[in-house]
Amino acid sequence: MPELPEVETIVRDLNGLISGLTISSAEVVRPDLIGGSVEVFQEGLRGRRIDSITRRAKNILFHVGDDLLIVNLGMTGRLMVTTPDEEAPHLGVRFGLSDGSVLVYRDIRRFGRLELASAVDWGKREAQLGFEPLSEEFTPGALFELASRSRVAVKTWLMDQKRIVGVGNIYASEALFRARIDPRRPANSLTRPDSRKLHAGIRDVLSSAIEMRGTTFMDYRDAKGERGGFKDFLLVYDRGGLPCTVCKTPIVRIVQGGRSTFYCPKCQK
DNA sequence: AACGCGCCCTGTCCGC
DNA sequence: TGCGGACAGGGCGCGT
Repeated sequence: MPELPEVETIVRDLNGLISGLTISSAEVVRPDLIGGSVEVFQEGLRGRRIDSITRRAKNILFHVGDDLLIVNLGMTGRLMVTTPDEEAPHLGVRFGLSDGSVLVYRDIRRFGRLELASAVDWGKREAQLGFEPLSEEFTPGALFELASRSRVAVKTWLMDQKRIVGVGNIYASEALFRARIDPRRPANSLTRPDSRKLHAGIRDVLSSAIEMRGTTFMDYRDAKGERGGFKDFLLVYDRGGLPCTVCKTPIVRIVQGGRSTFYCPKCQK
């Protein structure tokens, strides 16, 4: 469900809403959502102050002293600030906060994960993650070097979090359309000009989507329960059979690695 | 090591 | 109306 723009939107909201508050209680309703011991999770979070909330890849990081509460939303996870009496279908975890508000984690499919980890443990996992696509270190040259080492189809390659993080199924198709690159091409077939275009395509689509507070199809909501507005700006995703916005050729849907890919057969080479 | 696949789970939609 | 199958924004663990 949520890719970088959706997670970034939630993180920015949460910082304004609850950073500086203390967690008065952590109640796990669905134990299968918790990485590690549920006991340790609940006890370890009680009384901890939320110093700040940041994002790394598609993970939401609550900094509580030297530890981190790591939340990955999976496909249908939602993290929202509500009031104690508000209904919360598919409730997974409920955090009571020091100002009387409640932070709820809800998840229909329960592919999400919440975990309390030490900074050291998180550091080890963090090292396995690739470039933040909006960071200074992520350059067209870096993209070219990485791509040259893989023969996987470039669309599937883009979604691998070990190389570049934050790009999921929607924005992979969208970035490749903006770069005019055929999603079926092996990653190592990209030329330096291709890499430059793809680098720009990734950055453009992610930053535009952040400005619109993400893409909502069904389940995604921000920390206040609001929908994202980028769906109306998607150029290929979920537009199979509809005319390409550039050349009117019908957009094609294919399956790669078990996931839908959308592209324009005329514009993308 | 890199890669492809199945699987985790619930809900919705579409065709018969 | 009811039912079976396909599909949905992610990520892990398996076998090759």
